Amino acid sequence: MVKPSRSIARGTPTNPVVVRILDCAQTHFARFGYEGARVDEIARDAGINKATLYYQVGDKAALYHAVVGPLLERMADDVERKVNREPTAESRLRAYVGSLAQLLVQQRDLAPLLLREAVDGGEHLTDAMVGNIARVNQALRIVLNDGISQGEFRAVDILTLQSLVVGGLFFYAGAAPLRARVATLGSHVALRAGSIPAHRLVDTVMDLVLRGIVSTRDDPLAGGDDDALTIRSN
Amino acid sequence: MVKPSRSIARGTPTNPVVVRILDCAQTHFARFGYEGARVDEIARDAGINKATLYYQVGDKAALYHAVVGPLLERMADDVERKVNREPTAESRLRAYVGSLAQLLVQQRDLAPLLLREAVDGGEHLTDAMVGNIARVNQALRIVLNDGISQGEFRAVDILTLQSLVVGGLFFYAGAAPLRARVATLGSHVALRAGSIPAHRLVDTVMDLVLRGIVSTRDDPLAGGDDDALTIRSN
DNA sequence: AAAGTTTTTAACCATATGGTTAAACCATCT
DNA sequence: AGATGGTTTAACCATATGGTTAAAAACTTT
Repeated sequence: MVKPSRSIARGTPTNPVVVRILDCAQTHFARFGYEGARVDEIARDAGINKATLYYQVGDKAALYHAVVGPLLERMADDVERKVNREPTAESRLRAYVGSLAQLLVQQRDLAPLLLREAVDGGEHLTDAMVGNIARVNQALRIVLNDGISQGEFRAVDILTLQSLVVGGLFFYAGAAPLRARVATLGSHVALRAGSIPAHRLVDTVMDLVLRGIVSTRDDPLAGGDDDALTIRSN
Repeated sequence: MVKPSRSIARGTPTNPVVVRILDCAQTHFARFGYEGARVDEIARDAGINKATLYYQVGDKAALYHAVVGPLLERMADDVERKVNREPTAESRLRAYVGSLAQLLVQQRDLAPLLLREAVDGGEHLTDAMVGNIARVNQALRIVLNDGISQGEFRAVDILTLQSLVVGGLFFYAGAAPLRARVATLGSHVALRAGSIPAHRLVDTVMDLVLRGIVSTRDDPLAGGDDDALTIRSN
């Protein structure tokens, strides 16, 4: 028997054909979304026959999973690892923002892919993938809660702050296409379109957020009591 | 002659059939995106025949335009009006955040619709619609720039701050579906899913942002020199 | 080289989907 | 009532799209 291939579902695929397929698929899913991406075009871009794609990877859902799954796993691993090795709430927060920003810059497809899923409610994700998103989410929540209960941060609304940080980062990285479009309108006001300088982004975000949340003497005493995050269905 | 109908393209449609169509279309476009929305389903939900939809509104693109166009126009008008009647940079910023937040809460479809377009690069929008987005964008930029050049705000990176505020608000409102999905994972950590309390959101965001940007004595002198927003293609 | 196995491909299929048409329907006017 | 013209609808159409198949090609093993 030759390589048992049938790659997918296990760690990083080595089969060059599969690698090429996943590469192209990632681009297409990020640019056009799950519904908008065309299997035929992905195959064409990868320079192979569509049947080969189905043989090597599987159907559209499997293809999407093979693309997004590893991205999310890496994201969750990266964030957790980098956050957990930091001692203080502030350094942990910086690690969080830094690791996310770095990922978003390295993997320019991540922001569009995840912004789409955010709006779609993770419609095309498995529970395991949603779980990885939850890990990233949880990491930030823990950092903030710890920072608050230790008095290092003020008692701010966690969900709002989470949205600001995460939404801000992802929007910064993911809304580049719209900014580019706006720029074409030829308004005299120019917008920086692409090219994300990672560390500068991190510095600015951290600068803003820290000033926003770091405790000062005249702030109300922080307590870990704001943990009562309720679920209100619909 | 009877009602000349052929509604669309002019101000608010009165024809009840058209109103129902646009209502359902808005829901579908927000939930499934332009590609994901099905014209047949929109017609079915509106309780009419698909041909009626085409007769009254036009094709899928026209339908989308009829839904999104007025939303964007109202958004731009609202924001500009409320911002412009305020005197100080801080009150103008609050007016900006407040008007956006209020809109996002009143029109729950706005956040998903715009987040999708942000990632899609406004692919399905006319130049006029993109122009309205640009107005909203410009409003914030002017407020921040004015605040900076008048020394009321620190000289922070405008684009980053814009992304934080706008991305944060839209993500807060638009990522509810994903939060709902995460909540189904039954992790012991609960997430507030729906129900957006508008004024509380505004207060929290303003609280955070103001602390982040308001000038204090020991800040570097603010100057309007950071206006050099460059366009870097790609 | 022959047999066996994996991989690739052209052609094909079923269905979904955006869009159209011709006829029926309905209100208004004469 | 009949003519007129806007409105709705069932049926239809063309095409795109995800997915399959059977055979050819390529590679391994003996």
